Amino acid sequence: MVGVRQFDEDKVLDHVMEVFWRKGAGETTMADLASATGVQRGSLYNAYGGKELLLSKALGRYAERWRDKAAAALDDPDPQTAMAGFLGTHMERMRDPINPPGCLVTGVCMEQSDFSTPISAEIEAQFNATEAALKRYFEAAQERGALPADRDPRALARFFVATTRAMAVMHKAHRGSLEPVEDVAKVALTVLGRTADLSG
Amino acid sequence: MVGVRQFDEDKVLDHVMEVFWRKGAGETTMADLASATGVQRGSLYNAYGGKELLLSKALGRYAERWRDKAAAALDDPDPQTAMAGFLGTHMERMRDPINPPGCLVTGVCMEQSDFSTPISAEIEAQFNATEAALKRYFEAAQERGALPADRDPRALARFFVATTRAMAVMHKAHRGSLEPVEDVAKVALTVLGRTADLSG
DNA sequence: ACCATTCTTGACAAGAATGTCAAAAATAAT
DNA sequence: ATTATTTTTGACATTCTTGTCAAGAATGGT
Repeated sequence: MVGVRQFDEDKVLDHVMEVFWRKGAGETTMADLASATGVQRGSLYNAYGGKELLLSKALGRYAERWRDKAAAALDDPDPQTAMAGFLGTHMERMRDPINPPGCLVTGVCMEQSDFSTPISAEIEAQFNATEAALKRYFEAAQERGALPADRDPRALARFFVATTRAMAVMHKAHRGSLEPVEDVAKVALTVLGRTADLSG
Repeated sequence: MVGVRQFDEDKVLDHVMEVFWRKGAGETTMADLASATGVQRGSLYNAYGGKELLLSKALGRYAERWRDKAAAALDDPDPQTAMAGFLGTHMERMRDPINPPGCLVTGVCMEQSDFSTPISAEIEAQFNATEAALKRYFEAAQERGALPADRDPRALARFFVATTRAMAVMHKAHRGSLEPVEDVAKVALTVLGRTADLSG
């Protein structure tokens, strides 16, 4: 490298992610990102190319940040425990006051009106990946006998994906309060039988 | 009236609602509204005062449009049937290809970053009204013996409110497809016991 | 010490959106 | 028909945002 970048790309992306998350993608301007990161507008254009690409990177970073923890929850053989852990991952994110209310991906998803953009594709890919992972889990659980054969693995997968989205909306709608979100998670877990517990 | 309004306020509001719904409140400009309604920008300012008030009116109209049907579903004494009807109201809205995917209120809610605006208050009021109605329903059902005493009426109410939001997100995320939304509703109803049916 | 390369900075032009206003048009009441 | 009142229209100034660029600063290699 000859002329070397003056800022820490990881830290910049964290700030960028935070702003998109808190203000929404549409309302966020390059000036917002510049002042949040301390990097001049021109430098952001030079380094990333613009808002669209910046948002794309932020979405990737957001996913990567919780993917592993959510996946770890699916190691538990008991569906109820696994789903409690899965939803718990999202609870954990919402409990941390550093994070804005809601969910970046859900927020951006609801803002989209043109489904033909790279952003829209990225969102859809993230949703599908989670749904597929849950579906595989439920299918395996059925083979193992841990889940009744008459349950629909895909429908259950969709339901729990949807539940995380619902929790995000509730979190935002209730301005960051956790009790309503906990209620939703608690009741949602009862679809697998009636002894739900969200530890944490 | 002396100088008389040249446009049908109801039709204009319908168009306004549709644009906010489809494009999102943030992305919608007065120019968009002008071209969608056929009313000039200046006239819209004169008649409504601006985007904020226009959005407020659109939210009111949106709520009023499905409030009665949703309330009617709560006349059924059987919780499972009542909730199937309640969620069915939202399915009905999504099934109508005239309507944009998602849900206006949920969309606007997810766009908010400042919780001190009239819009934010209106959203919260709508959420709370629905939650309260469902809570009253479940409490009455318990007294009637139609719902086990160990269920939490408020948590159930929140869960079903959240489920409608989840359905809206899924509808949008899947670009208007209905199957994923139906799966979510179907599974959600099993929290009340396992014989869900969404007629419609 | 110098050079080539890359990043940074501040400024610029172009375009979009907002909110306002005066003049023109339209209408009900007299 | 005239008048008083309201809406409609097109234009305007203002502000915000974007994207680009040339000049300056910084750095690793020679």
